[in-house]
Amino acid sequence: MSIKLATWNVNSLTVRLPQVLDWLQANPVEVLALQELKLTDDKFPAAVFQQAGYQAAWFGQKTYNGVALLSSLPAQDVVRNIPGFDDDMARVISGTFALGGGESPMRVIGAYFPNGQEPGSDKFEYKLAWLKGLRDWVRTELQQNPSLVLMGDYNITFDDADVWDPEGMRDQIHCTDEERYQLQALLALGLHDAYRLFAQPPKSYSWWDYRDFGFKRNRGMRIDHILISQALKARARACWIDKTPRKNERPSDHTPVVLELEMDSEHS
DNA sequence: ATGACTAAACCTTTTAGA
Repeated sequence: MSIKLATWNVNSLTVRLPQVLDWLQANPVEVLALQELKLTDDKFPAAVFQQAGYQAAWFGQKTYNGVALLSSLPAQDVVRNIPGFDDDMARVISGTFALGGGESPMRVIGAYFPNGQEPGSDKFEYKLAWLKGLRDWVRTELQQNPSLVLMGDYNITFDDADVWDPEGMRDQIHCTDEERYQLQALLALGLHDAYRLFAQPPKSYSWWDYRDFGFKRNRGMRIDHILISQALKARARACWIDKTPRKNERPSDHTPVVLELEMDSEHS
């Protein structure tokens, strides 16, 4: 018995809705976190997802950002953005799911981390401040929720293994020491990079530039991550990147990352 | 290479993404 959770930056839900529905049909999951909806709340296709068998909680905004949680069970205690961190952008949505039989309920945070644009820019400073705000909040969330998942588009690589051209990207956005330090500081709260808990193919990425045949040449980066708490690490069975949707017509530049957890109902 | 693609909006041009 197992459950699956996934994250996918769809780069416009309006454009990608048919692809999301197709993917869910082929890949049923208990929770799917979406980023970059790029639509306002009134445009969110909740009824369409309902028809497909998924509950939804969403947090949109015009043109940019926007996040959602699709789920087989309804989310409880939904929170939008980071309590204690003032932000006029819709980047975070969290909910609690009564998954796992007798296990504690699962707190799932879906997040679209700031891009940062360029080291030294105002947007980079915002990214660092946002990361600090997130960390302070996740610390308290972990104290209250032993089973916690933090997944989404991090816009940060862990190390050179996550980058197709480490030399060319040295100290560039997504690859700076400051960003990677912040990512390690998240791990230091007691979180684990689910993807690296398992053997993975070399040159595995979750994003490829639209330009210059980036996907075809596998010129990408691994910037979409699923971080899990200690309690969930013990139940993790597999984690993979599903490149299939990146081969679609009009694809998102990101592709889904999936986590499989064992549901140990016998220990309830 | 101040490039390339894609998406959205103040839409034939700009902003942002990563």
